[in-house]
Amino acid sequence: MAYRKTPAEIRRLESARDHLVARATEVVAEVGWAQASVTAVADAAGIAAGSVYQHFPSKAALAVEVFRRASGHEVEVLGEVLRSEGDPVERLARGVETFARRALENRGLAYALLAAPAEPAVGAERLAYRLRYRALFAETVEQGMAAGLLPPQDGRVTAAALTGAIGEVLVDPLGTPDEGSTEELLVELVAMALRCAGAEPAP
Amino acid sequence: MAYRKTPAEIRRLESARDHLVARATEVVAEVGWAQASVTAVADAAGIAAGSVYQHFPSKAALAVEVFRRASGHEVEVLGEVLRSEGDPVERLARGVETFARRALENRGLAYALLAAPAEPAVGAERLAYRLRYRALFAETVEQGMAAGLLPPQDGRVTAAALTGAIGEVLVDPLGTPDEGSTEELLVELVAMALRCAGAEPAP
DNA sequence: GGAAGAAGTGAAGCACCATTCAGAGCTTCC
DNA sequence: GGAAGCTCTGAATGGTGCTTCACTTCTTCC
Repeated sequence: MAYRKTPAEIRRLESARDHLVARATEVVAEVGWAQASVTAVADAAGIAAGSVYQHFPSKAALAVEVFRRASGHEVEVLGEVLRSEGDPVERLARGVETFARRALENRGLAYALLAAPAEPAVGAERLAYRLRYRALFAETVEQGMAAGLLPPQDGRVTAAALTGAIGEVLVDPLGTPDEGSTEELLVELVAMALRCAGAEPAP
Repeated sequence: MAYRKTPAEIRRLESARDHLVARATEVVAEVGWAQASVTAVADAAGIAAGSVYQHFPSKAALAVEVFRRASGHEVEVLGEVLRSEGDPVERLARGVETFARRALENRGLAYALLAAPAEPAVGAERLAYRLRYRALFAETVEQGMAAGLLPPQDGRVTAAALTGAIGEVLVDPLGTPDEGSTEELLVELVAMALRCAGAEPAP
């Protein structure tokens, strides 16, 4: 036994991996999955192409990790907002707004996560995460019905619709990515989501 | 001049091309864009791989033709229903139901057209067709507002939401493709769409 | 210092497909 | 019949990009 990883060395490797994932995420957000070749990603991270395979068994595994890290964070944030205090309708409004605002702040990443063409492994992951978004929305809609704030409906259908609707509006927000109109878009989006769930319009 | 295409020959070539597009559409609906290689498509059409290039300059051109033919038909049908007689809310309801019913009848094709990973050329085409769906819905929503049947809103946001919502619900209709629940799903979907546009609930 | 062993390199290997092309087989029309 | 010109074929070609691997560089520990 003449070599054993020292704690510092382990940390160095972990941070190298994190760095790789972070840079890969940037590349994907900028140029999309299709253009994010192993070479391009390795270059961005400042390592050789072969070194990627020190951290991941395949390109697909790296892609999945990139997707999971980014999407996992979004699910977490959405879950927190939807489960915070306030009545279900208020929480739904805040959830939609938060989700949309975050997506608009990093449009490239949002597009990559929600809609951009991707390899099958990422596609499968995307489906799984969309189901998690749906489940969160469905839960809140059900609570709204239980509280008598929303009319009878299939919460799962409404939740799927909200997920799809938000994605569609964000992915191509009315053609021009006009900076000034972001706030208006958010207002319209939240209003649409509340109507979609059947909330009473504000007096 | 010792050879000139006879009308019958021209017809034969055209029908060979149609046949190729039709079979390619089936292949895409069954296995998706990624698996629809030139060889697979040519095999399905009963011709050699090289013969595909008698009809199309590239695989991408064939893919685009497949997409256009299928989507064009859907846009046409949706447009007809949305512009038929009746008040805007009724037409919206019929439009959503028709669109959804047709998609559910050929789920594989619907998935390919609406959501499946595809090469860039098809992706661009998809975006264009989604914008056409949106435009049709937006037009009807505007009419509903003008008629005082729908509350003030940005019709383009609502239209985008409807397109996304329907796509999302159809692409993964609540996990299980349960045959029996199709009608219920359609009812829920139409109800959701009407709420989304802000139509008064039926008394 | 030096042996043992890991991480890092990047050019070569390899698989996968779209695309080409030289030749075979048809169709047209004199 | 036969020349001219087309369609069709399918194996060979070529490009792209993931993955491997022999080698170099770095780290650990006696």
